[in-house]
Order: sequence, then C-alpha cells, then structure tokens
Amino acid sequence: MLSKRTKYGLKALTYMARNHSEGTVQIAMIATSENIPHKFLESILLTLKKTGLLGAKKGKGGGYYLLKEPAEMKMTDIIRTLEGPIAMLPCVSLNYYEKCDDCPDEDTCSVHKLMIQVRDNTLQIFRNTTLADLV
Amino acid sequence: MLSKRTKYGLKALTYMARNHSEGTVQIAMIATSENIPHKFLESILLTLKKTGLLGAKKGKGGGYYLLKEPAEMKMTDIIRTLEGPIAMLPCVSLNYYEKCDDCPDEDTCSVHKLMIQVRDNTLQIFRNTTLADLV
DNA sequence: TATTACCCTATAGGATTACTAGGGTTTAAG
DNA sequence: CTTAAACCCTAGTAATCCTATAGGGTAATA
Repeated sequence: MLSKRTKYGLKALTYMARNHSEGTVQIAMIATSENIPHKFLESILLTLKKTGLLGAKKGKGGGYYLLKEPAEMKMTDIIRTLEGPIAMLPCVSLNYYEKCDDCPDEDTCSVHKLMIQVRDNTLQIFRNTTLADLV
Repeated sequence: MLSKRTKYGLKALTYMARNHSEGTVQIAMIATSENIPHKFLESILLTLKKTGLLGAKKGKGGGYYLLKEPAEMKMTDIIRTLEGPIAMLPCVSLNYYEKCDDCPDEDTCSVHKLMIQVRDNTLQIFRNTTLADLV
C-alpha cells in the first residue's frame, strides 16, 4: 500500500504541473485545492525539495516550483523519494537492497523469483510514466 | 512491501507443496527448515486453514496438509488471505475497495489511473502463478 | 519594517507488525 | 486408559511506522 505521504505528494506535483506556466505555487493553494492537511503537505514538499525535484522561493510572492519539465519527471524518482523501495521485498529491491534473515540462498528462493517478476513489471510502468502523463 | 507474515506463509506453503506426497507436515518441521519462528508460523497456518487453503489433523502423527493440488492454488488467493489487498491504494482495490477521503472524483484522479495500471499488471502475474510454479 | 511564505525540530496518538506466553483440546499410540 | 504429540485459541507486548500538529525561525519582498 502507498502511504498517504506519497499519494499527497503525487497529487501536489500533479497540481503544480497543471499550473506550471504560472510560476510559483503556495502550499496553502495546493492544500486547500487537493484536500491535504497544510502542515503535512509542508513536510512533503520539503523532502521533494531536498531531493531536487522542487525548488522554492521564500518571502512574499514566493512558493514552490518544478525544477524540471513535467515530461522529464519519472514516477520512479518521485515514488522512490516519497515511498522508498518499489519492490515488495527488501531482497529484490534495486535501490534499497537488504538480505533476508531467514533465506539461506536467494537464487533458489521461490518467493524471491516471483517478487522479481512483480518488481520488473511495476518498474516498467513507473519508468515509462512521467508527471506529464498524469496531468 | 510484503509483510513477513505473507512471506513466511508463502514459504511454508511451498515447503508443503514440495513434500506433498508425504501426507501431513508438522509446524515444527516447517519452522526449523524454513527459519520461521514457531509460534508465529502457527498463527499463519491457522489463518490459512480458516480460509480453506489448508487442512489439519490433530493428535499424535497429525499436522497440516494442502487441501488442493499445488497447481490449483493461485497466488491471488494466498496473498489476499495473508496480506489483504493487492492494490497499492484502497480506491483501486477489487476486493477491499474504499473511497479516498480527499479525492472528490476518482475518474479524474491521475494517481488513481496510474495505480489501476499497476494493479492490473500485478494481478495478471498473481493470477497466472500457482503454488506449483513456485516449487 | 511589516508581512508573507518557506524552513526546521520536536512530538503525540494511533495503527500495524512481529512476535511471545500460556494454556486448552483432540487424537493416536503404547 | 493414560500419556504425549500436535493442533487450537486468546491475550498481550515491544518496537516501529504513519499521520498529523505545534511552535517557532529565517529569508525575501512590497
């Protein structure tokens, strides 16, 4: 299951992509428009900024803005930033790999093989979808 | 992310499928062989029994056994029993549907559409994979 | 210089996860 | 018919994560 954090983040980014031409967007705008708790959204946009997906301008008339064209922003990057691993098991994660405690040998683990299939499939969708596709 | 509960359950079922010809299998056997905490596994097998995937025989010489041929046991059934919804959002779940609080209209929600894609893809894998494929 | 809007830390309440404890009940074997 | 094996069931618990809020600090602009 996706966390609300990720879902909210995606909705916020989509909102920004829709209003892309109009410069900066304020937290409050997005929050009310997309029904996201203000302070929660604030922390989400902050992490998106830290990972280089968003830029921000302080002071009056400030706000957040996309650092890349929507068509350049892949789902893989967004979701990994907000949610973490895309894989369903740590032992099949490309970016957050971790060995299983119980499994003596990954190559012969049947669950491992199955989850690699799922991961590859999901990854293909996320790689081929950009923010522009969501608008 | 899959819970350990689901992962352990899948491993246990696979173990049972491998030793399918030999009648009942005891919890202790599976637990030691697959490195699963005994009592935890007990509760997992219990729920698999309640949903009709496993049968059990009490008393000396008893144990658990598969109620269907491995080739008849679909991943969808197993995973839904142990993990719950397969979808990444409640609003795209077939079996555990729930409306989102924030979303006024699902049909125009971009995140919704994306997650339907992912669900359909994952579902196709799980529908076409049986316990026999894992052995 | 006042206001706006982002920036940052801390934390609280609730849910979920991964177990563990402790015993009850049924069944088959000796 | 007794005993021990093995499933059955109910609680509970420590740790972690999730969602969200509080409260103020800082930079920039009008």
